[in-house]
Amino acid sequence: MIANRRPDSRLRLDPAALGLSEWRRPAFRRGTVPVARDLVGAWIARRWRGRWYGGRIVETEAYLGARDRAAHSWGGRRTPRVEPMYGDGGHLYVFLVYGMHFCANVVTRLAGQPEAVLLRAAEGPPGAPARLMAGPGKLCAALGITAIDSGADLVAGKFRIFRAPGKRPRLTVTPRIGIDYAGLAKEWPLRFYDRDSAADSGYRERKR
DNA sequence: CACATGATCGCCT
DNA sequence: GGCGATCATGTGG
Repeated sequence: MIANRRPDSRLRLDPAALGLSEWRRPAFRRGTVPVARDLVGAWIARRWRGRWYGGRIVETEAYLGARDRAAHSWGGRRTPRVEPMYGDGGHLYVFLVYGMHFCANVVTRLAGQPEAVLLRAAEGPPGAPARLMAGPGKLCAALGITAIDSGADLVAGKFRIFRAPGKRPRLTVTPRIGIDYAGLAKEWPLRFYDRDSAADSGYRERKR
């Protein structure tokens, strides 16, 4: 499988110049829904050859573990692929979908509680194409996130989550996308996006 | 804009 | 053996 591991050069940024401050472990260990809400407006960035690349998260989805039919950990399923979901909050869980796209999740709560937040869309720093990361697969492609990053530590490694200064985004809440197989869980209101951003994955569903 | 379809393969049953 | 936490492209209105 061919997968580019290097971030798009147009996503270069300077965390200090943007006034960003890193999330620490306790922030990730909170409830999955609060974390999913707080991740909208936060920044995800990675260090690559001494430079930072990333963007501002504008859309997320919460996946609630064993009780959530849409989650890979549904019913307590525990396989090598899903193992990072069972670890401590503040790690990445990355998987391949449809044979060609990666999806990145932020693991939440404590070890043994396999919940996570899917990063569905982000917007790059000024100058980056508006819709470069408008979708979970596109977000991973632009940042160079692949399966080998699954399990990466978001507190100590090359990937980080940052809080941004200033006002919090206005959130819209809807059911999650692409989980028609999930029974009743299909309707749960666990998708969150910044209603003032044009970079979310579901731009077609609303006119502005 | 709405909808349909193909691509492509690791993972789980 | 079947299918998916997606995306780009193509068709028609």
